[in-house]
Amino acid sequence: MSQISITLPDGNVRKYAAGITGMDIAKDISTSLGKKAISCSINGKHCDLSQVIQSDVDFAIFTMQDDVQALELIRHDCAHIMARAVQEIWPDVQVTIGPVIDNGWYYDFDRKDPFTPEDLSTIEKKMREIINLKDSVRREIWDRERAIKYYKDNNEPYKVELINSIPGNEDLSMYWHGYWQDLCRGPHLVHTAQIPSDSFKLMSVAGAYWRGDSNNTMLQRIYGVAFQNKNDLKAHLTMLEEAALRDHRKLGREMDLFHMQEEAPGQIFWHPNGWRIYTALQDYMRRMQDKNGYVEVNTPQVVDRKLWEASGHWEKYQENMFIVEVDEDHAREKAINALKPMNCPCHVQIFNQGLKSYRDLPLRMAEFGSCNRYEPSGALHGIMRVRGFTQDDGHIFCSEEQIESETKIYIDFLSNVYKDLGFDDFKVKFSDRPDKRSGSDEVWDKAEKALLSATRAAGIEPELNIGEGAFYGPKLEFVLTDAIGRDWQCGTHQVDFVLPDRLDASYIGKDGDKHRPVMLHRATLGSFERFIGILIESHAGKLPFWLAPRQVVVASIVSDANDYVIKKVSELNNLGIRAEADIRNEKINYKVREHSLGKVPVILAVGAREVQDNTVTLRRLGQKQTEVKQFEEILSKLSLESTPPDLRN
RNA sequence: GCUGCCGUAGCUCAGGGGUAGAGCACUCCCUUGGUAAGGGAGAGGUCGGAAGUUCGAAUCUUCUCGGCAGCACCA
Repeated sequence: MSQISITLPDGNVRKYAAGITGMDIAKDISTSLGKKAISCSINGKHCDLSQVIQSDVDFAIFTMQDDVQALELIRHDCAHIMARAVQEIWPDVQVTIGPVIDNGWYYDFDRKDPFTPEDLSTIEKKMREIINLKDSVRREIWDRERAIKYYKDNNEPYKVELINSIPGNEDLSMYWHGYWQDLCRGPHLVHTAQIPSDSFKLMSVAGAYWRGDSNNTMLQRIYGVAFQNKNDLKAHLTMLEEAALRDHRKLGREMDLFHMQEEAPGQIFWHPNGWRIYTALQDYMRRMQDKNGYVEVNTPQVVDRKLWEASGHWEKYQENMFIVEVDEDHAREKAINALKPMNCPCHVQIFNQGLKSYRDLPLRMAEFGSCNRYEPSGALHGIMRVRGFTQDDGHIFCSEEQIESETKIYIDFLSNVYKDLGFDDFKVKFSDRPDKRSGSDEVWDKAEKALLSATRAAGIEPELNIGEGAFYGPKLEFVLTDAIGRDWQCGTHQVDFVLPDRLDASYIGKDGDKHRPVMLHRATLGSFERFIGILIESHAGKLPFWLAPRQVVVASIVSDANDYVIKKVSELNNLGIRAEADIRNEKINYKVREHSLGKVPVILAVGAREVQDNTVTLRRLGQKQTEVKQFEEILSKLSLESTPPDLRN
């Protein structure tokens, strides 16, 4: 038998007979390592310890101390154990897939009756029993026919379908957890008891379509979370509880920012406090766009179907549009209009007024465009996903040669805005052609290439998002995260060769001929509504001073100070500071508590002494200590703080 | 849109086939009090909506609207 060299991470080389397994090596290194080992790496690939090694390799052993590998295995094995538990309790349930996800795993089942919360505890209990059996995990390679026959015999049609969709004639790996087995790539733990039985929890059940396709059966998905130890699980659950406190829907109510009601699902009633945030943000964006060479426009809400037919929206986007039929007495036919779901076709109409020259390009056109989209009911989510919203929309009409420089300029612009708003880090995704699209493949090739290379030129390597582009062009998505880690697309930048063509936009080039401009669709915040939702959650309601709806409350301690309070509030207001008086007949403790809960960043308390000395006692949100200051000093200080970031210095 | 769960006073929530209950908020009175709830009194829901079962429904059934989680869809 031939000798092979096993190179360990520290550079040591050990010689073994070919055909040795990872576990053999672990045990050979030390008995304790043999016990602690959970998996290994063979030439950088994460493998089972049972993996047989036939040639020289780089090799490493993983234990529970290796976070990345340990968590992956724990979660993956949990998925299998859960599926086994479910089938032990309900033998007629069919299993499908069960991957590892952030913090845990899920497994999709086909079962007639819904899983109840009580079922989840039953399953958890059964899982612990299985873990305690300390069943070893075994890997077997099966050929396709055997696997298909096995699953057919066991009445598992989903698995058969899965196998049939695995390309090529590659062999399939089967993993056995005791007597129970599942088709799986692996790797897995050595035995079930390596899962810490007190560090996982089944979280929820929800419907999920088989293979993610809404034409397919809806399965039942059980989500679980799992960690290396009890404390990590506890920390995760605590984090979730704290995240719930930052939910913009909860804070929106508590801070009296907005409300929504049945009569207008997916639309927002902005209260005075919320509208202050909105307008402060809009004022900021308007200044930023002005400074960056945009011209601001405004376009109609209700537009005849003819324009939507021309733009392609009628064909590709109709199910998302609010259709308005107008049946006027004298009209020969019913007029069919739609509320605009996007601003782009209207912007082209403005571009098309009068002849444009290459000298007019790039033309950066912006609109705080109010849009309405009939979003599926299940998609609505607080103010983050609504049916009526306003985009900080813009379209850059330019030549093909200008795509790259305009993209670069825009990415810089967006980065500055995000930075000003406290988001230094954001994800960038590149979405290419969707199935449902306008324009030829040739045009799409050109658009995708242009956008991607421009993005790279701006120093960004985006994540790829296959098939997620808009129907008229590929897009760059700038993604921010909410309190519980859900991703939301906010900014976007899209290259479009299709719409200018469909709507016959043109400019006269240097050569005197007509040319098609390219349109770059771009939105920075995305929608004010969604962005404000993200802002609220990321700050837990404690918005930066310049965005806080109520920046200052001046509160009297004794009623003799009321006149002074009112006078000071008006002096603050005169400097543009959003200040309110609280001269209610309540104790200062009560007022402090209430305005603290209301997330007011500064409370100025005024009693007899302050009136006497023309001072105020300042208390900042979240701080216990107070400081007595001359009012003039406070005035200039707060005036500075209330200055938006683009107006400082 | 799909699956599941939920819908009781402004808010958070209890109750549950015989015509609703708590805390906070609100109103009034007393209190003028120094930095996260001072005290007292009072008013306020017909239980998301519709239909049905029943002598009787907020409580059971069906439909419908809305919300939540996930899926699908997407700023």
